[in-house]
Amino acid sequence: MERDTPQRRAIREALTRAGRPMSPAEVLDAGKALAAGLGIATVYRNLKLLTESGWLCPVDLPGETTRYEVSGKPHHHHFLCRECDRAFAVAEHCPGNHRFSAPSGFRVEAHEVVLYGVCAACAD
Amino acid sequence: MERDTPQRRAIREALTRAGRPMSPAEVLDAGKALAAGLGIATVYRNLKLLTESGWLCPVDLPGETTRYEVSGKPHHHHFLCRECDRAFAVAEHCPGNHRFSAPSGFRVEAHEVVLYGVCAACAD
DNA sequence: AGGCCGTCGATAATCTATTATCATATCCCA
DNA sequence: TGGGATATGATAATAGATTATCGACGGCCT
Repeated sequence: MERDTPQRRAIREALTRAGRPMSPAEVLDAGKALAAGLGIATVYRNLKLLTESGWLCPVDLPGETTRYEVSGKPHHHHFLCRECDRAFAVAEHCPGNHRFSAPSGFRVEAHEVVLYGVCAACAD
Repeated sequence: MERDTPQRRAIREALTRAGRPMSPAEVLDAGKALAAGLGIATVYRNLKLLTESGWLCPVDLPGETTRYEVSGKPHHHHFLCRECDRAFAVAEHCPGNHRFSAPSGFRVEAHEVVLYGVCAACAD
């Protein structure tokens, strides 16, 4: 059975507070503030468990290591800041699945949009 | 100075014929048919050289190793077949850069669209 | 044709991300 | 509260992709 540990709680809390996709290293950093001594192995273990349980969702961006975000959000895309390398969820203005077409014979089943630029915190 | 070798010719020919982004392993396979004994190190060396010279363009797709495609194409996106794991260039119907918006304070400078599905060859 | 030096192939080395190991600590039910 | 199954942290091991090494080969200028 699954236990309630300070480490697991810290990892969930870190991801919830951030409200954006985080890499294992980011989770470790943020989690350390909530559970001293937190180790990277524990982070990976719990990211895996939480993903399998459906609480987390993996987010792959081109050329980036897999990030994780809390599940349950409606359809959205992601924004990657070129300055701080943080990813953000972007819900606004999705052109919609049907707007993307491919050559005849190709069946489009899903799409992914990644925006690149500078986030609000880095833009000043 | 840069020499004209059968291997280098084979690698360029393979990428040109394919007309789609290829991974180093794919280039190796296709290149072997054009230059017997072609080695993976040579493929990496030439992909690097051809990229630096501008003849090739790296294509990163989420969770995939970097692919390379011949430069010079107009703005386009990519399609990844879930069956054969091949990538294709898709020029049709780009919603346009301005159609993607982000939260206030975020500056969008570029975007990437990846379509997932089944390609024509796998769809029968 | 000669010879320099870029290039090749095989493979060892490297690098980064992730997982396995294992002794120790601790959560939680009885 | 006792105790066993589960979790943790440090670190070794693994995995996959890419780069470095090195002796041999061979384009290409003279």
